Amino acid sequence: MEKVSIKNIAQRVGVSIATVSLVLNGKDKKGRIGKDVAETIRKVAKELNYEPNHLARGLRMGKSQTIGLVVADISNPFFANMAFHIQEYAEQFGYSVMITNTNESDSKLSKILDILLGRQVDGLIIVPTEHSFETIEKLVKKKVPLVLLDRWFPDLPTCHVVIDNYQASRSAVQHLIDGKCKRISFLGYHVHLPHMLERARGYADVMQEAGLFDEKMMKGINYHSMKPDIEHALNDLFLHDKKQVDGIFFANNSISMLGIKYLLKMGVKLQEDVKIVCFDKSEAFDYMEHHIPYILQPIPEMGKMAVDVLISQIKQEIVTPSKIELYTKLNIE
Amino acid sequence: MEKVSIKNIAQRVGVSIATVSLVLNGKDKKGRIGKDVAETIRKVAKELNYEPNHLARGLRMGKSQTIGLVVADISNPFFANMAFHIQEYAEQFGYSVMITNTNESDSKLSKILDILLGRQVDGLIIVPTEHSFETIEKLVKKKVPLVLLDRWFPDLPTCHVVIDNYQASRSAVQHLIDGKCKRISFLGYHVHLPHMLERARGYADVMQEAGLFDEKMMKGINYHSMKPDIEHALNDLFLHDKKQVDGIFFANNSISMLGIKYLLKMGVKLQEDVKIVCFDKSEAFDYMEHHIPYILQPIPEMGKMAVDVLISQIKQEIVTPSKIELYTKLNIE
DNA sequence: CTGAAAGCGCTTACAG
DNA sequence: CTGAAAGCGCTTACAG
Repeated sequence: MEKVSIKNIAQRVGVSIATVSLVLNGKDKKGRIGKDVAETIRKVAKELNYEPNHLARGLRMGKSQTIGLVVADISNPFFANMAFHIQEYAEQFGYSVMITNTNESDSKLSKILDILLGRQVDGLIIVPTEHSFETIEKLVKKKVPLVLLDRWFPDLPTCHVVIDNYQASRSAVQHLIDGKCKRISFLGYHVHLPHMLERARGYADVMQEAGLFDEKMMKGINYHSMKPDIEHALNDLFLHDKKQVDGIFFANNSISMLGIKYLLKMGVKLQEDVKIVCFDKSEAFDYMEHHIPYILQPIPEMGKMAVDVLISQIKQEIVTPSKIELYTKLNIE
Repeated sequence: MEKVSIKNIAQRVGVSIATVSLVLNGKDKKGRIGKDVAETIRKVAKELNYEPNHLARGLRMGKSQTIGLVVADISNPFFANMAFHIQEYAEQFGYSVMITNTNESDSKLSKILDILLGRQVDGLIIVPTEHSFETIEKLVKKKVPLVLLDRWFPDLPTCHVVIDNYQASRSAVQHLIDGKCKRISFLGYHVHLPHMLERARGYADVMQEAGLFDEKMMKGINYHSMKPDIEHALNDLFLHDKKQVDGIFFANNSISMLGIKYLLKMGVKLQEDVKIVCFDKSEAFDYMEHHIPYILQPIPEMGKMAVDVLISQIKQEIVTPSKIELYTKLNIE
């Protein structure tokens, strides 16, 4: 695959490469280059099917017009959707997006970051994993344009685009209480990431206020042993009889789906034996017998905000840390 | 974000940049560079947290170690999974992957291709859209390393990794016939892409052989008006009474999901009133009352094959067109 | 209105 | 065993 460069065009037209560059970048306006010359240059460029070499341009200009996106798992619909919107939106500003996965591993995260930085991305949108505080901190110190997504670190001065986890959680639990549930369980990740802690806090506060709190009803799930942990937790809850629990709040989409699957397998009748509320919508909800209430995150908006904030950082070359919190909606019909 | 280059290291160590480059690329073996010098270079590189600039390296070496992946829609689980595996696998060979979407639009495809080529990808893995024959043909003529995925053009000498669409379709329809279905409908995309034509042919042949063929039972769906088309087709089939149709083969995952949703809405009892078979697994199947038989595509293997074939093309700098057909499995319990 | 030249960060013959 | 130099394809002062 032979490539055509600015030099080829220059030779063909009989002009210097500088002139070609100027014309092709639209910098021939202010009476610089002769109209006819510009015209032929453009014509020849089209003829030869010239496509500028971004590697060279990036090297010269010190920016690659590329954004690195780091999510936990692209095969999770939540992140796949996010990636989709980020990419579509970033493209409008002339940025390409490199999408990468960490699988919730902090060592994978720092490896990916090296690759992305080596590829001279102009900025990063990151869904940080647990234990990645130091890794992210390093980026902050390096002043890499950066926005955290979905999760963040309270002690790190970053830009982050997140949702109102606490309120979202409150409304979910309140919905169960309104539905006459008394023994409500919380299944969430057992991590020290604030988005999950906030969800737990929302649950705990509402339960306390209603005089229903019981610490034993809070179940922590490990990402890397999700299935057994969830089954164990549910077995626990249903140990003696179903009256031990009459409501469950699944605080994340993966936990929701595995949890529901196991409940069905146990023969538990959803919304009859036990009412449930989930975080995030799943396509599967449309095919279930009973309606599943869920917390809807504004995925497209989150993606767009992240891109907007990142690009403004890149442009301004300064970083004003800010938390951008978007609102969720409890979908109950 | 100041970056550290080979030059910084060279100055610090008091040696030429050539030496640094040699050492950092592991080309100091054959008694070239002094052990102690190499040692300090490596030490300093680590200290300064040196990360090579891939733009510069790519420009110089004429390859970017990047693969462009073009799928129809990253938010479709089939492609998301594919992307996931392609990325994981390509990384093992030191390649990064740029994932992009066409939304089944041929004009979007050619725009994306320009961007990707401008970014000097070393090769492309493409899920071609309809009407993209000329676009792909251009790439072939340019001798861009390329492998088509999932779909292909019989008249274009390319490498493509696909499945046995005809056989897959046959087995699905045969399964319905074995289940005593007589009036079996086929819902597939109304496109001229061979993967879909093959699926239609598989259906038609089996039906003919069983003496059950009726052209009116074949329904074409347009990608850009999927929902209404599917509803229209199903309304048609169920116009007078349910006896008009007793089996449906949904020839693609999106059609399956929308089709099932509408059937449920119509109050049709799956596998009782009408038996169905789908192309591709959906997470939602796990939550449905009845088991849904489906054709399972070997997604990870397809992704790996595509990467293997592409990399071998890149390395050898020649293209031997080949069709790689992988086998599917009808999952019926 | 246009061209020659420097330089972005690398790698790789070539010379010593 | 090591360095000086060229060059990948661009952009951008600078000079004319």
